[in-house]
Amino acid sequence: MDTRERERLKLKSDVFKAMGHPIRLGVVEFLHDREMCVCDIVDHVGTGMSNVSKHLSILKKAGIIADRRDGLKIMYRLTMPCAVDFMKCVEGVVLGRLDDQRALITG
Amino acid sequence: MDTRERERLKLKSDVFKAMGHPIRLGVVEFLHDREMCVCDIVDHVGTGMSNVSKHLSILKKAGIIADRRDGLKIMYRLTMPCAVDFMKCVEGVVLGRLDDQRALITG
DNA sequence: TCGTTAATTGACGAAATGATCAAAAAGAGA
DNA sequence: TCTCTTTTTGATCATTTCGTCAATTAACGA
Repeated sequence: MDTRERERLKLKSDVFKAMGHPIRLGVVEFLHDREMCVCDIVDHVGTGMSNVSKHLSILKKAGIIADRRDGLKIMYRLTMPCAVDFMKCVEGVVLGRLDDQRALITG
Repeated sequence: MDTRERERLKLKSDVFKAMGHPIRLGVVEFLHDREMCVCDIVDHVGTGMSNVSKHLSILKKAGIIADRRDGLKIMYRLTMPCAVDFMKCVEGVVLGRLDDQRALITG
């Protein structure tokens, strides 16, 4: 694994890292089919505006969402529709993990 | 977003989080079509054995890979083939991000 | 221009993560 | 049993991340 390969992996893993937080993943799901302002997102996730704003900037820097101004509001939208497809796959992984845990207990 | 929803998101985001590190993403790609022992993975990623072992345990706990013993060796395999499909989508995001950066410079 | 609304930024402390070293398991074979 | 090989685990420290507060920016209308 040379330097070039490591840089390539860094670029890609940043996308996963950005989605690797419950609030940020919640935002991605929330935006899957519509544009929303920061205030809507704050209402939805239920934490402080400044916290949400920082999570949004992480998603934006990763290229997962984009924004535009509309008067006083900033509207955010998903720029990565394929993320939603991948969720099905991730759900499968989560269910598999739960099965493993069940097996540990039931034997 | 109630407690139940937050727990659901936590379970899912853990999968992304596990892939959100260059070494771990490199392992996922390396295992995409074959089983490998820890020693092979160490050779491939080029860092210490104990470091690799800890990254493997994170991927395993997330349900992304699984292991089996074969004599002295522990063989790891991918349990999430859909991860490889999703890579294409992530590559698109990375390229989009690079375009944005280029636009910043060229104006 | 002033006040209001919407959002971002900076500073800070607590908590989590990552790399490295040494020590410990766990199986294979003499 | 003793030793070698392969891998995991524990301790430690530096770095990063996360959430909260206060301050700031930006646009709108009166």
